[in-house]
Amino acid sequence: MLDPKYVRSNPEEVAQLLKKKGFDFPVERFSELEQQRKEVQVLTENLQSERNSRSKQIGKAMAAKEDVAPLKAEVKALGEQLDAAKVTLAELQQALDDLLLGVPNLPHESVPEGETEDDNVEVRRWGQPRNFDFTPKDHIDLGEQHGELDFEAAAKLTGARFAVMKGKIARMHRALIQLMLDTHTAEHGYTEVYVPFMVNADSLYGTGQLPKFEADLFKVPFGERDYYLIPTSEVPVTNLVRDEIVPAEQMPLRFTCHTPCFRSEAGASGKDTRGLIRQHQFEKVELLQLVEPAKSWDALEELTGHAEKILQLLNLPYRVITLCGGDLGFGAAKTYDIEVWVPGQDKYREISSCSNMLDFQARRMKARWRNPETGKPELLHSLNGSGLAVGRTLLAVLENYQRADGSIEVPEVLRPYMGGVTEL
RNA sequence: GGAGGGAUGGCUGAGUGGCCGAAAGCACCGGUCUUGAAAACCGGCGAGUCGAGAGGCUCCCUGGGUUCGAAUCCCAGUCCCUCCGCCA
Repeated sequence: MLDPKYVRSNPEEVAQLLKKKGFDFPVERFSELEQQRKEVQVLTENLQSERNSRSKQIGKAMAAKEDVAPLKAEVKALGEQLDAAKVTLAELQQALDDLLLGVPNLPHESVPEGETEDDNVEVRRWGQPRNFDFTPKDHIDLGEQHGELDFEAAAKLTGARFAVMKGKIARMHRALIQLMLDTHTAEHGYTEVYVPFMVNADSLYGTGQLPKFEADLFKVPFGERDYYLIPTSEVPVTNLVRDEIVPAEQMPLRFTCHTPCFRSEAGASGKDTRGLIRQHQFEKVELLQLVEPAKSWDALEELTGHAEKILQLLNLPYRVITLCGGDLGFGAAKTYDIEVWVPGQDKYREISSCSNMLDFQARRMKARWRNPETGKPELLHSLNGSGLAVGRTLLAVLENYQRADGSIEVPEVLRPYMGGVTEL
């Protein structure tokens, strides 16, 4: 959520900045609600104050054994007025909250203008796409040839957009997870966490999936309420600091977390219907940082580098791009996507998305740290990035390391995790 | 699933209708003392919100209710703990 104070005093500026994201901020409606809210709030608080002081008078009068019946009647009438004012105030407050909860984060000034992914800006490339002296297969064909990647079986068990893996491919999938977690904990200073794969609605409000993007989630009825399958471990892990005040000496918090992720992929029916690219369920190792505000931009560069490191270890060619305003996610102020080379498609495909959310999520979830300079709790900044999406990493390894006969070399760095196996 | 206990500031914990946004301790900050530190002593110290300020308002798990007035009484719910049962 944006800072209501800031929005209140600079509604035009907010609208201007949000245009970059393709979001139309309703200045008129906001200002109108805000003005009403203020009026009613002043009225309500005055009534409240009046009632409080008169009630105290009653207490004193009773102690002095005076007749308090007329006073009581008077205050009772006051209370009825107050109740009415409270109801109106609550409605206005609710309307403002609803509006503000649906407003995306402001894009950073360094975010390029643009509406679609075509307007994203490449920042750097690493590695050279390999020259094949044969036509490279995609991972679907490779998986079928090996008999270890089975989408039809998954369709039988569940439905479209799920996968069954077996044997060495399943093991490589697991090996990738181990490599990622080990690298981030041992080399990059992250603490590994294990979290629930289902969360409550509060957590999803905190990170920004709710109230706007419920259609993208899998909902699980449970008793009187609903739980949701997590669309990314960003949700449970970031919410670890919801309603907390982190001591300065514990900052920055760095977490890495492996979980399955569940996405309904609403509205993606025509896209990437085959293969591991777009699934309802996939594994991801996430990188998460909670930092003091002054350091979040440095942290974004650093975190992106940590994700890149995995691709370097696997010797997979990639590029890093800056998302343009129109392609930027709801809560992000700036996002770097990392795209890995996919020979079967002859192009770079997203494998990681690293974002600085600034205080956008922190404000929603009241996540603060105690600033030693002021001694006061202040909102912290949250960042997250995939380090990496495991299914897509697997697919990239299979396709980039394939040989003419369809066998696949195991990248050197994975061999210790696969009992020394050198090829599939 | 059954029985009981609990939720109060950064932490521990007192508080059963008005003098309670809330005792006390710890932690923290400032000071006295000291060559320095510790100890001792003195003082300060919850959060949010409105306001230029004075100050006002809200917040004692959540939501309802009773009352002139609720941390305190009533109802519903959530979470935590203990015991029994069951269980990977």
